[in-house]
Amino acid sequence: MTDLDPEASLHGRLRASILGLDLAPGQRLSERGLEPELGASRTPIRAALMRLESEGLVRRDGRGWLVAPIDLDEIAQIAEFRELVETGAVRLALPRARREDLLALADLADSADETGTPEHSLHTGTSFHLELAHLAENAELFAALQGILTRLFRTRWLEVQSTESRERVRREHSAIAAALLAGDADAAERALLEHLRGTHDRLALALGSRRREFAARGIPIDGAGLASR
Amino acid sequence: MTDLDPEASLHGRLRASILGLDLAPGQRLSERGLEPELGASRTPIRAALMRLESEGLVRRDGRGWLVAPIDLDEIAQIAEFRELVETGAVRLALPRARREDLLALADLADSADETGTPEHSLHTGTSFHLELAHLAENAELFAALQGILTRLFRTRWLEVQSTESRERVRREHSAIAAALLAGDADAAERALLEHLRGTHDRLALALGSRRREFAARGIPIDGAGLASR
DNA sequence: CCTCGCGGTCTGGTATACCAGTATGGTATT
DNA sequence: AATACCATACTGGTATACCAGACCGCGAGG
Repeated sequence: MTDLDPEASLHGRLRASILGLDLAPGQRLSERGLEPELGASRTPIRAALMRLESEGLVRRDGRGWLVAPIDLDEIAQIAEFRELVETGAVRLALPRARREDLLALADLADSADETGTPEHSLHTGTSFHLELAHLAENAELFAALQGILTRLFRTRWLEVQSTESRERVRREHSAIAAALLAGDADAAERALLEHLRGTHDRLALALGSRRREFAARGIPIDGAGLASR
Repeated sequence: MTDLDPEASLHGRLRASILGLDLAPGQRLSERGLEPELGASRTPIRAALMRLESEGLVRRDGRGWLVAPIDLDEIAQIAEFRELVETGAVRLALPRARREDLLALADLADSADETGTPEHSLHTGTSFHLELAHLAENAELFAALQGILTRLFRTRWLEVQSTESRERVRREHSAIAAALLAGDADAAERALLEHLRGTHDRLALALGSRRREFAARGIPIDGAGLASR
């Protein structure tokens, strides 16, 4: 998100490896071990790790680093915080956004074609939420949502695996945009919450029940995961 | 906040220098220039700067580093985002907090003695808001507020300069705690918003009008600062 | 056979030397 | 006197060598 070409910087490459699950959640990383793979020396690798740490994608583990584990309890907390941030975005955006901005947002929501790839759907969905936050014209809120979406990225791909869920997301995004266009803040907030909660509940359910399957693929999933509210 | 003794780590020392305005906002920093003052080599200094960058206390300026300037527009945005976060904290904390936790919070609010030092009042106030956020039992929300308060720290000291404002803050904190104890979420949210908005408006007014005075002390203040909402 | 201890090999942390790009100031030339 | 150019002294970026502490395994002794 910072670099146009993810291959450009060490940080971008490591980030892509983590978000793409090429580096398994919970896996330990060593600065020297990454040297040959990244073709760089420890100094820039350390810088990249520190930056990824501040993004929540990597953690310090006593002596050593580890790819941020996927923890259902943590995801539930992030999702809860996200509700706060995004409903705030809706309330702030409505009086501030120009009609043409809202129309563009609606176009963006509709542009998520269910025939597209999961990656495309994920990207469009991310853009929709970020664009909505952008309309709130508050840089802090925008940055907060950006961080949230980054940290949820590795699990969000699950929700766009089936064409049905992609279509459902598209429909819910459109409903949010439509309520905003109608100037109905309450309806927009309701539609948003329905979207976020439904998405999160399905996600938590899928992650929790398929824990063994993921573990077999080298992706441990921590936390209790009784995540519905 | 990270280290018990701010003098312990390079990061803590630099942080204290910035928050204490020993390093003027907007001042350029060079890694090598900090070496003699901090008695360390570039590597750990760079690490500290990168960490401070992620906290928003330091910025990159092309080639080079900059102590984060004080910008009224930015402060207004942070304050707006803070309203979102803290009202969310109130709504989440109320059903989750035990009565004894709320009593402790009320004690904390009342413990801000107007005869104390400004530093003590500032510290108590910080603790009050953080403790309130803690009761929401959401680590993301807590971390967000922690970052917000850090970034507002350099200007928040203004609001505790006079004994009247210290007393006002104490009273408003007590009112928030009382509403929480009464289980009245709406009243608590109203009291909180009144507190935050009043504080911010007085702050923006003071900062805006005394811009020249601060400039004479080497503290430039950017932004338009028509900050009331 | 079990246990205690020591040594090798990891880890990140630090200091430092070198690189390349840039901004600046002084000087020489017109 | 003004301007253009070049030398120099910065900047952060990188690679690397060395340090101290921790962990693990192996071997010796009980």
